[in-house]
Amino acid sequence: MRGMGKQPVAERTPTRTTRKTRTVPRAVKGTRRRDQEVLDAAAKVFHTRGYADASVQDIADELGILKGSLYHYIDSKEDLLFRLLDETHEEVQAILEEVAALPDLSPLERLREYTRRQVDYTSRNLAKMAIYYHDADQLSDDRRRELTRKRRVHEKFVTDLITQAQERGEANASLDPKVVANCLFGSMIWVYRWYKPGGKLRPTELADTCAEFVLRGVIGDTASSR
Amino acid sequence: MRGMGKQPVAERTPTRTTRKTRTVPRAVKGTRRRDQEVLDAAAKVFHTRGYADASVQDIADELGILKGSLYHYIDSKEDLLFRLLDETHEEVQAILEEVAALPDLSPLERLREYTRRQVDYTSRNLAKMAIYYHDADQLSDDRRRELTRKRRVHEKFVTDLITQAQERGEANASLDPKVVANCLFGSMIWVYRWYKPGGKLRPTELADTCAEFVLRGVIGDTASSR
Amino acid sequence: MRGMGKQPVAERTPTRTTRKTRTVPRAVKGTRRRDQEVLDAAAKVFHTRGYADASVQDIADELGILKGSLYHYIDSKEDLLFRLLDETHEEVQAILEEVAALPDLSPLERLREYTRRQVDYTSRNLAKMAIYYHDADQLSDDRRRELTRKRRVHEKFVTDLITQAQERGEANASLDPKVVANCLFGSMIWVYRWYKPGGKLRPTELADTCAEFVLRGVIGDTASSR
Amino acid sequence: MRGMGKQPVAERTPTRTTRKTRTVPRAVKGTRRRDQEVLDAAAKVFHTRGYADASVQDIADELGILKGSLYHYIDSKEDLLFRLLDETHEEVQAILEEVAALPDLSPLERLREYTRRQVDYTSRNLAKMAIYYHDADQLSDDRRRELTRKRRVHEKFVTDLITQAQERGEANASLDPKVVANCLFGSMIWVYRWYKPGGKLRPTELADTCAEFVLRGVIGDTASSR
DNA sequence: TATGAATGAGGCTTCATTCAT
DNA sequence: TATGAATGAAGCCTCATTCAT
Repeated sequence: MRGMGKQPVAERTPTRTTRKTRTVPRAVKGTRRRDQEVLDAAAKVFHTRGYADASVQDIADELGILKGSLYHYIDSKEDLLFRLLDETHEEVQAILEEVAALPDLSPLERLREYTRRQVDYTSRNLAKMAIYYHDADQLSDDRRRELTRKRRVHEKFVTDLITQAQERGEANASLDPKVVANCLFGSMIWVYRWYKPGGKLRPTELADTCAEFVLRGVIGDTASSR
Repeated sequence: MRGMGKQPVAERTPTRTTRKTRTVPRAVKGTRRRDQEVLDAAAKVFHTRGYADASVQDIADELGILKGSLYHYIDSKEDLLFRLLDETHEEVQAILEEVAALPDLSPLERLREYTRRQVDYTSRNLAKMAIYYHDADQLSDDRRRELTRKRRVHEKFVTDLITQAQERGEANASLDPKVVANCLFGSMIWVYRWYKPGGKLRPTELADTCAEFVLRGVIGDTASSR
Repeated sequence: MRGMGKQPVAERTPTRTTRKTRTVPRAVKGTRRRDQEVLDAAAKVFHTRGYADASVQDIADELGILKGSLYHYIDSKEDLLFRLLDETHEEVQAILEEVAALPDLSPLERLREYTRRQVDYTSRNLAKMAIYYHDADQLSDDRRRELTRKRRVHEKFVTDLITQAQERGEANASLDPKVVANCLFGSMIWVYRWYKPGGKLRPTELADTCAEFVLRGVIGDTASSR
Repeated sequence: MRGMGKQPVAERTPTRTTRKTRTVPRAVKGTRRRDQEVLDAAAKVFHTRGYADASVQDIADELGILKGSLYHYIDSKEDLLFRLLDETHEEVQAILEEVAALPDLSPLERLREYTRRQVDYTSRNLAKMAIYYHDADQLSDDRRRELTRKRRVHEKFVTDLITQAQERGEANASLDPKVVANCLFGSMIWVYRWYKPGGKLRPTELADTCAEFVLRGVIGDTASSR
């Protein structure tokens, strides 16, 4: 953002300068809709080409406007990435909070529910999740660090549940909870790399199977070890 | 070779056959010492910054030579990526073949061994594996397709073993083998994203735990399904 | 547009349709004013330094813009060459067609008229013709082949007229029409190599003399052959 | 020639440093032969790709040696061009001198002989002549100017003969001798652009026809002038 | 808001040339 | 002589961003 003072960022609550009709402010909804179109176009393009390889021109093309015009909606390319990742994070975070709020679940049942919902979300939001996991490290240092910090909440959430299950004797306590958590994340997240929507496999079944898989992994079994 | 102590010259006969000949693309086996240094430097840089974001300059800097000089060893930046991915694939493929050749193993035991060795390899070759899984889609179309085709062998290997285990009654047959295989891959591959070498967690333990995790996932358990 | 007075804006509707769209190569007719300036600058530079030796920087300098800005108007350096050659070919082709359409001319008279007009055109468009004859072989293979194919029309046109004149007994039939045609072309084309505009020799006289010269050559004379 | 003192140029009379057998100096002939091979390779490459587009690597490839090794025979790429052009000029000049020395020829007969021999030479030395006429302007300023000056001798030779023929009443004096000379050169030189050796058309016939053509052009004819 | 021309930095690649062995 | 690694300059092109209209 060369030679450009940090402007009052208009992202979510857009400052609008009335021009033609000074008396009739246009519905904020219109602006918000356009903003969302921009994000969606960016998600599609970043997913297809990768953030680093995608150009601002690509996104403008996707929207059917000119590159210069796009800068009415964004501050910079990285700003777009940030907003996308932020939006995704919010939604993923919401899932965690919903699951955390469910009453009367055992740690394992809560883990199953968490995995199920995350996989379901991922399989319905492939582009966004692909960017979330593939391109987050291209944020500016500050923002990247912050996002990493926010993600830790998920790690802690899962690791804690595993630990609790082990303490309750419901899971094999000989397995390192952190490693197990990462295995769980791997199975859960990897979906964005191989799932193709539109086929026979429905998001719900996929979510069930993945949850089943990781749950068995978490539980472990001394008997099975050879 | 600016600022780089002359290293013990010995290893092999330094006969180098020209690569940059207009007509001969990438022939002649026998990658020599310097070639390997170049590959290593590239692996490091691509891992750190991502292929798309890394510049040829970065790699030259890493080697302590000028950008232009690097082109003695490579045809293009993408050529470097390809060679890296190719090398990695060979090694990963070798693991599969070793495991396939082990005598007298049940499908599940073979899966455990495959996972164990892959995780072990990954945790000892983080940079290369990170590039292998993160940047392969930035190859030229032809090369990307070929690599994708080669990777399918692994999918088939794992899926077949899962199917066999299910047929033998050693694994829960109600789970879709393809989904299960991808869950396995997820846990196994994801290691490149979170494992930090040099800590307490040794590659061997990690490999054991991951293998244990995915094996339990593959086996599944009707009783456990809620 | 550094150091370049704002020129009288009028001419045409400055509607410019993007050219640099990733998908639309070089569509949309209606080269506008600035496009023509670019072509003219390129013609000047290519003529002066030769296509291979000229740099994009040279052309940008000629226009008073930055190198990068030039790419608003062109796709590549070779694209510029192509457009220049294409434009030239169109104009040269138009001459052929005009001459072919003239009614009631004998083959020889038609040849004279063709030569006269081509020489006249050449002497008034030295830069373009120099590029046309000097640098066409630096086009990409496809484009070069197409241009070569188009040029053949001229060869056939001239050779046919020569043959007709010979059949009518108006030209010495003992001379190979193809060789004669090439001699004619040589005299006619070579003008771009030696004619200096601004001197005493006017394009019209030059054209007359050249036409006279080649016509006598075509006619030949048995008596004169030693 | 960066940071390299002008060395005693060894082109024609090669300074040799005896190395192995101090007593038996190798035949100078061997060195000369190698020099000629280098020139020939350069001629081939420059003809095929054009001087500006050809690389030193191309020439080394053609010779089957490495680029670095080539610099044992040349001072620079431009040096190669110069030697080639110089050699060509010598040979072309020799033709002029031979023709000038022929006794008892009328101006027209001398012109015919000059043209005939030049065309014959051109058709047998296409590569060298193509470079001579196509790439001479890429010499360094000094050398280019000198070559241009040398070429003027030919212009004067031909123009003088034309003038003499006109004064004798053997050629149409209403045509500007300089223009006529250039027409003659055009037909004569153009051969390098269209003649394909190995076909039916033999150099001798070609030379005869071209000479016939230009002679008729030089003679002109009042009757024919419309 | 939209346009599109212009910027300027940076990226990939080529290449003539040098030089130690 | 031959090699081949290295240099350093230059060339083509892309692209995020700005800005006047």
